[in-house]
Amino acid sequence: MRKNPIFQRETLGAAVLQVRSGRSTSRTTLARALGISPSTTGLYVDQLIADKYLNESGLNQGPMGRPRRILTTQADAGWFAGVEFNAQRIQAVGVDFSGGLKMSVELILPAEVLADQVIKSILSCVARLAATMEGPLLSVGLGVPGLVDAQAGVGLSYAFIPDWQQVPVVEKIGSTLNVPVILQNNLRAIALAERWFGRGHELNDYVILGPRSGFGIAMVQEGRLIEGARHAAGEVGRWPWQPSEGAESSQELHHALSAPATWRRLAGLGPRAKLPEDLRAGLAEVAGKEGAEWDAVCTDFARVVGCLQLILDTGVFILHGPLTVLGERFCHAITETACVQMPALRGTGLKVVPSTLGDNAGALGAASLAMEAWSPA
Amino acid sequence: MRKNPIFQRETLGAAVLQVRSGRSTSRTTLARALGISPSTTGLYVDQLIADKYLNESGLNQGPMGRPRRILTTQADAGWFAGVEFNAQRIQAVGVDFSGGLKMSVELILPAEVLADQVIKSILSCVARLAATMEGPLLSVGLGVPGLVDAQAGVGLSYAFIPDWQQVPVVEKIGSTLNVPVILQNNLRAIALAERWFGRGHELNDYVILGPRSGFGIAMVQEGRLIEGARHAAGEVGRWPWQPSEGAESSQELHHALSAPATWRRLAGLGPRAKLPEDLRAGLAEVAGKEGAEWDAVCTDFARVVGCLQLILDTGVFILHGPLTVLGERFCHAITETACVQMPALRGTGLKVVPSTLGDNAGALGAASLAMEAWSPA
DNA sequence: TGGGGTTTTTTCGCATTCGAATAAAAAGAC
DNA sequence: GTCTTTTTATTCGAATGCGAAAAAACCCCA
Repeated sequence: MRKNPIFQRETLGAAVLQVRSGRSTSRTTLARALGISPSTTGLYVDQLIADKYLNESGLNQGPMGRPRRILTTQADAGWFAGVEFNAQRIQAVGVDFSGGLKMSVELILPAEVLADQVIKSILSCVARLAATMEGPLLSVGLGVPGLVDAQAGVGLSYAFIPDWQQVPVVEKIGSTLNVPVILQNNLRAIALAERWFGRGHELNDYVILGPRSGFGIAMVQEGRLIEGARHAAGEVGRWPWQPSEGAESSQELHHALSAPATWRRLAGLGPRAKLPEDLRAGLAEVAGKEGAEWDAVCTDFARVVGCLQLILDTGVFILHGPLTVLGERFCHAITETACVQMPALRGTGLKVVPSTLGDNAGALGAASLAMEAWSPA
Repeated sequence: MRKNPIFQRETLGAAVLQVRSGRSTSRTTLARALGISPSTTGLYVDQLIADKYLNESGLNQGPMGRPRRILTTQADAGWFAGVEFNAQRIQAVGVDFSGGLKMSVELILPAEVLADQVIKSILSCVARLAATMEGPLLSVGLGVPGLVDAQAGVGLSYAFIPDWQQVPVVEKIGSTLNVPVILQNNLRAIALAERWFGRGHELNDYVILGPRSGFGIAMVQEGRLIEGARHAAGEVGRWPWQPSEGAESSQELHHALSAPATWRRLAGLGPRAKLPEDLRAGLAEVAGKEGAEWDAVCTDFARVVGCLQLILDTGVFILHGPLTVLGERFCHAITETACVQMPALRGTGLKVVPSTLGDNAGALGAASLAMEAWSPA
């Protein structure tokens, strides 16, 4: 072996990612995935094993030939924090080095919370995780609502926290915790969660549908998030929109298709009807409905999805947020309606599916950010 | 100097691209752009100069310090062919090694042409170019209509040439010419043309609007073309659409906004009105119009552009095709109307501009493909 | 039980690439 | 003019990463 080889941090990080994701389980497959030679890969793996980031866990016999020496990540090598918030609450998760979800924390924010308070609360959430998680904290991912400059590490704006303007989040959090902090818009973080914890496993192209208080989407093309020149890609909610039922005055899409609006429409209530305590529960009640309201809502969703499919050609749309309680039936209805209404969609493999991740998808996505950004010291 | 260094072809190619585009003009800037060390860059440049691909053309004195030794591409090192076609005609251009347009050729195809005939005609166009261009042909780029699998080098389908199905174009052309052949959808090729020959110079994010016989778009995000999982991204023309004037039955977008449809609407004629011999001339006549028809057309375009801006957040939309004769005024009207009708667009930097490239944009784009793909033997 | 076949892993020499220092080239200060 | 400052280019030793070949590990089949 070489005496004191100095390795490229990025390559070490990429190797760990490959192993953690399960895409590469042996030195040879890892070499192919990373695009470096088998000999070099061997050295890198040796180093990572020596540093207790990876270990060998048995053999994997292929149909023939020498069996692969299975590489796995060492779960106790440290942990990642993933934090997501909006104006109501903070959600945080602790994930071990193998990518296993170990702990989950929620914190309700007071009404009319301000930016500084949010930052403090985030730190206290991470501290709560740290009390239980074993090993050192390796990095923190943050899913931030509103406009985010991921590269600069700055939260640009968010409608529901008035002074959330140009907040240097990475600096504020990072200087306290002394670990790398990675920022991303929370919906785009969810897209990463889907890749690590959900259905996006084998997918390189998909769209996250995020109808919540508004309606945003996150797009993944060839494995990369689409951010937009000004970090504002995916603002479908602001499309002009005329709901398919009744020729009301035209408005913006989120007035018709946000989670609350969808509930009101499905429940047959007016646009000012009071929301139930628990929106998910309310939605669950109307999930089995049929009739004109149901059809109208499906038609509207189908129109959005169809239009997106025609532009982006991604094929898979993953529904997130409260509306997932409407279940497969809802998603299936959208897919069907879209193909009926827009013949051009036939044969495009269009498919809408509900996410299998729960309410903490955003936090999981943030943890994914942390994992993807980490590389050994 | 080292005796016989073996260089990476890709890196050599990337270096030439940098120099040709004018983004890197000296060894040091080139080193930064390529992400390799200055010393290695020096060796690469020496090699490229020795092989007559680059040369040094004088000095460039910065505000201080040793002046840069300006690197330029050797125009006569060879040439690239760019070919684009549709069911009506083939356009081909010859571009020298410095990216200068040297020659242009057009060939009208007979009605109801078949795939084999097209391939033959493409070869004859290239032969015509070869007769005049100096130096060896280095590679050929092809802008193909319809669905294209760029990686596989196969034309998948095209509505207006019946037997254009699964045509292994790269194989057919490449085996005859014995140079690399690169395929791409013709509208996406135009996006590259814009980068090399037009307004896309400094842009990393933009959208090409291509209203012709249909309505397609090509998208560039962070310098990369968006292809879609099934090579079908950008099919905006198949959006369901209700033109803003008159509540006609709803139809698809290209029925309202293709180049012919736009002319008919601007000229105040019905959807079956006979087209003029020369559509561009016809459009030029109505370019100065005002009134309800003009406003309606602008509103429709504004709706499309606005929706696209909200999803993609690219900022710049470049109008291509016959409608460019409507000029700045048309584009400006679209921009204005969009911002008025969709308040969310304020501050997004939305801008629609007509392309400065002419009718051979597609062929130029194909030549760009050829240039981008080339690397020394 | 031993040999051929197949795939993974490691060994080992070589050379491409890097880093740091050095040289080169010019502007501006004095 | 000479010296400092600044930026670019080159030199040169060191070492990271590669390729080819060897070794290892396992299957199958006589």
